Amino acid sequence: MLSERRLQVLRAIVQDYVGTEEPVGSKALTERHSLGVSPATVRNDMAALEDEGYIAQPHTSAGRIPTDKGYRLFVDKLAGVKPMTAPERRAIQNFLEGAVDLDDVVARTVRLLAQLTRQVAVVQYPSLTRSTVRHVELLSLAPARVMLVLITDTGRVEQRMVDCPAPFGEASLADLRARLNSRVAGRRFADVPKLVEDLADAFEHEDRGTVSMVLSTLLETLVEENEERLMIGGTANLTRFGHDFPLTIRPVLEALEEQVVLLKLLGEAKDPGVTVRIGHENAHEGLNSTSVVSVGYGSGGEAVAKLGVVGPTRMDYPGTMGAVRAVARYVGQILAES
Amino acid sequence: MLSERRLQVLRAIVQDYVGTEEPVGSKALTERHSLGVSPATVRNDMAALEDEGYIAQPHTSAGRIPTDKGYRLFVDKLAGVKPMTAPERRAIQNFLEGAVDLDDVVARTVRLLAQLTRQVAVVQYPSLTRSTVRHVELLSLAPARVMLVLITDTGRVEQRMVDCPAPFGEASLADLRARLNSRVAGRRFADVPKLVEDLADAFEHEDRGTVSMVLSTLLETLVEENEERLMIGGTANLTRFGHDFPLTIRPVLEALEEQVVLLKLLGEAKDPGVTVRIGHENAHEGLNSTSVVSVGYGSGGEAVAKLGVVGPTRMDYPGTMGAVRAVARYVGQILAES
DNA sequence: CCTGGCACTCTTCCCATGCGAGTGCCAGCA
DNA sequence: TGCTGGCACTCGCATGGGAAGAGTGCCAGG
Repeated sequence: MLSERRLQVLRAIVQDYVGTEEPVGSKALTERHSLGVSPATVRNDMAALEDEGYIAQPHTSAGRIPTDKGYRLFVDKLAGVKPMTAPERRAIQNFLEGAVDLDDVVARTVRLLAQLTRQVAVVQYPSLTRSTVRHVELLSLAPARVMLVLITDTGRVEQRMVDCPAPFGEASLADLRARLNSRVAGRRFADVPKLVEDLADAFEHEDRGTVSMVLSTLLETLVEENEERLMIGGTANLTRFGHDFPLTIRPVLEALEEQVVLLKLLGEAKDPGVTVRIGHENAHEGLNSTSVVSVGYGSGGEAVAKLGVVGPTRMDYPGTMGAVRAVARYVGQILAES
Repeated sequence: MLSERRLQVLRAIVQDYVGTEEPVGSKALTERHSLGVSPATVRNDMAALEDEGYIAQPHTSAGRIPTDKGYRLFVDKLAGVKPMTAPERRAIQNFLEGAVDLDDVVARTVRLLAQLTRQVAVVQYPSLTRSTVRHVELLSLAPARVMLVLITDTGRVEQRMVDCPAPFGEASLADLRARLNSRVAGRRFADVPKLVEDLADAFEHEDRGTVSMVLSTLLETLVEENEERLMIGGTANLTRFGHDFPLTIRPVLEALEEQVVLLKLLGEAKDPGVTVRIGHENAHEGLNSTSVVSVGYGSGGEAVAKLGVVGPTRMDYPGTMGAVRAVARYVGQILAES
């Protein structure tokens, strides 16, 4: 077990390294932090920390930098979440309140997160599968063509075209619309399949084909995985990454373009609070030198989607976690109001 | 006026520089292109081209590289548009045909463009202002709450919430829906304001407040500028830019995040064909070392939006222009079919 | 267990040097 | 008049040798 002072040394190393971006030596440490011991003692502690794998030195005669394991310990034990200041909170709220629709909420959230953390922000659209149905609308665009519009409680709208096997009268359409809504409005998406399974039985024989086609389109829309969209912003912040650009930045940009990768990344975080994945803890290779700070957000008590930031492992974890948490909280509020 | 051979020399310089990314000298030129003259002669030509401002040398004793003006001449006079090969065209078509909705069409187009050109792709969503109304739907979500859904001929769907000043019955709603659609369905957005201006007169006095509120929301939706959305992809290709990364790439990433900037950029291109803006021809400073190749696309004969790529001024113009043109053409087809 | 001191190891910076690529100019030739 | 070969010249860039500096590890003493 590491002594209290050694933990303090580790904390100091992380803080200094995050600040200066340069390997930190024993002398500098004692000067900038009042540890009450001499550099020599710190050196011993550092040697111990290195043996345990918490820090490493890039070259023999350079200072130390934290390893992924070191950051992990720092995040878990040595640092809390730095709360936003009151003015910051007000700014967040003001900025988000100006949004006019869901797209705008997400866009603003991305900008905000990127600005606050000076990192790359990723915001997932509220997921369909975890939200509830507000309304289902059916429009007859042609005798045998129906448009299905699905509206969710988070304000999201999905539409699909349905080509009917037979002409479908306005009366039948109104009937179906009414029956459909009375069954599914306000219900969770997950429950919809069961709620509508016998709906076709209520219709005349010649309409059943169309009805079941509409229903299956609806179910398709509900499960469609590609609807797990997300928005990214602040990629310009990647340029602050390091000095050896091409190699560092390229795989990250590539990973960010793969929405699948990002969704998996966000999805992995099961924790109810803020989740931090550091360096190699990220499954995707391109993100091995980055950390991902993410958290769920939602309109009610429950999380309907995730948001987070991607940055260098050398990041200000307490501050970033605070910003991410605060933004998630306010986005949730905004969604609940609208 | 430049002699024929000098133009050939310029063309050769551009081609070689684009290929090798290195300043090209007189000897290399005569070896790789059969100009039929000696290096010394080429040197004279180069001196002349430099005097005219078409090429420049980074340092005194290095080869020449084309200037923006040189690229401009190359694009305008010396090179055509390189058509896609048949297999390439098939690949484009296949890839785009798999799209399920508008979002997917745009997303696929971005990926495709980025892959084909190995540059950053930008695709604007079909603009509202230039398209026509397919259908307007009104849903009563609560006694005094109406949702307005607007569906365009390009498959785009916009929705807005309307809080009514007074409760609004289902009958009135159906009436308004019918009247509204009979007037605006199939019409161009630009014409809508005039078509609906006296619509409120047809209603009972107590409903007029709500009707005019619905109408003004509709008009707002039509003009709302922020709806000129766009999608970006292939930013990882920026890493192929040059060797002096941070300085080059940063402003570009920043510019790409500013949707306003990009929209302006695409909007400036008035040409019916492929437009190329080279280096300093771009108003935005961050894009002074990039070229933008863009073109309009649309479902019918008319362009409803733009798409294009952003890359280094040192790019394969004929190939890029060919790819951009081909993709625009096929996207237009896909939109027309759906 | 902490501290000061000391020798050692690397990296980095700087400068001088040499090389090579490419140019500009000139005199000769068609 | 325009092309060609030759030649001297200019620079940028890579190479190598110090010298400096930062930081470490270890040891003996408090």
